[in-house]
Amino acid sequence: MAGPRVRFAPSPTGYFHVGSARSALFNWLVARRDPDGVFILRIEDTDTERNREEWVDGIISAMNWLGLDLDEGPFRQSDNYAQYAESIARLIGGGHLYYCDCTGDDLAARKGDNKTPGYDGHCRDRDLGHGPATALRFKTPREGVTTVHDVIRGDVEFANATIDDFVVAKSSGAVLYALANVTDDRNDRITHVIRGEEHLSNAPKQMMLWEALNHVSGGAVALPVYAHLPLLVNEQRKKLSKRKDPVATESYRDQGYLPEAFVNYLALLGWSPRGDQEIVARSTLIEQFRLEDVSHSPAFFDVKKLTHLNGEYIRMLTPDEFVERSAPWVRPWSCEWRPTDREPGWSESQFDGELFSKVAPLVQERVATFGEIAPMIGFFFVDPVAFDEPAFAKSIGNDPLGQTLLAVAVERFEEAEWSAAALHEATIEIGEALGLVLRKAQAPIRCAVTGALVGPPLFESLELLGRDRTLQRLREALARSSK
RNA sequence: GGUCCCAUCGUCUAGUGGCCUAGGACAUCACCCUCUCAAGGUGGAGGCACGGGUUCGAAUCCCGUUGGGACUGCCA
Repeated sequence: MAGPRVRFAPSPTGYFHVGSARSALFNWLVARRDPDGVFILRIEDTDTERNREEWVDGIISAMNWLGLDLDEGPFRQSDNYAQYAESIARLIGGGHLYYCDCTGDDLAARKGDNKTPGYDGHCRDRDLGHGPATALRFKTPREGVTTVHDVIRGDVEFANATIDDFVVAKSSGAVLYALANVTDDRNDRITHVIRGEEHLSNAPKQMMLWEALNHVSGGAVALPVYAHLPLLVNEQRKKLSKRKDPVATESYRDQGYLPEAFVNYLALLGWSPRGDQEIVARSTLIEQFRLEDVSHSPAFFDVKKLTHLNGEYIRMLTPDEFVERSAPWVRPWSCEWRPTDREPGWSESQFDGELFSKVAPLVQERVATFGEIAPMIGFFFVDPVAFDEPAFAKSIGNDPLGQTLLAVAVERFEEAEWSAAALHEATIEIGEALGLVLRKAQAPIRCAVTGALVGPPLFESLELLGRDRTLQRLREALARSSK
């Protein structure tokens, strides 16, 4: 028994959409679940107006990032024009196609108040030949019903009378999506067409074309089974839009989401693993995923939940893995790949790898994405420290108490044993002497040394920063305060 | 307008006629922990759109209503 042959067929007209990523994943899962499954990538680049080569690279690198490996391809439709020409020739021979010279204006004029959508069949029986401005239309059956067998939704019926004679090749000669897609699916012996729900209404047309192709090609190729995935929507419950919504998979990679977390989250959109555990390994996904279990209703792409999940994955990393994997955001100069438009805020000469390894465990449990690391630990590498002004004003400002506290801290820290525990103790005592609880006493010190009121644990940070740099910053803050 | 799809907490979902007093996760609230911020722990609030059937019994099946969405291109 041969395994399923599935394909992911994106068009390179923009960033890699998260909805596309999910389609790719679900296809991949179906292929991987069966030892004989085959996953194919086909770039649908017949629209030469809108395609750009960089988007093709984007698709491939994003899939690579997600770990969706290919069994065949990537194929490109732009390499298959001969096949499409053959499809067209055969379909013409079989009487399935006709030439049409109607312009958009013609159609609009004829339509008038008539609400009936689609092409009116004006040229269907005019028996036009090929001309300078003739498109090729498919002659759809006027009667009967086409039933789309959808694994997720069950049988969906379309009355053939409601399907108009759609264009298969432009007057320029360029083939269109419907024909190219079906020709390739049929030639590639695709068994499962898994894609977004927006394609459901294309399915009957494609089935008609497939059958027509069978009719004129001698050998019949079994129709594929369809699976239309629920749409990914935004808060307004509209299909995720390239213009308005954060849909670029690349941007999630740049922000420092882990591919395994991203894949896990994507899998949760329209599907769920058995049991109560949502964090599941890729192997579990492969094991449990079934198209039949995919839900029917649209899913909101919830960045908050994605982020939470990513935090969980980050915390599951070993400290070494954390250091290694965060490298593009921490020391991009040493990395082959680095996020675009994201600088850590320090230079190679300022950065101290050994220090970072020690600091890393302090931030690993406090960040949800790698992009959050740098702002949190910049004070370890950059002198003088960059102050968050409101924080400075609030904790130190011109307050005599704050100034006294810093002054005492300088004295105590000059003598203190330089360990987190000892500094902790010393700060408690400093606070007590001034009638301050630790919570209050640590704030000016934290601000003086780190520039902010929130950050990694203070005393561990001081220990790692070292006595000299700590004292220097306390003095600088003092000077700054009395100005 | 036409065709088609969809409908369980705010969100993602579990649920396939009795195990449902509807379970989990995110978000949210409270408390605990605590040097800040997180993380973690405990607890709370919160849902079967509505109306009819079918059935001893319905979140689950059927019909209708309402609501949302997709498509309706010589784009994919």
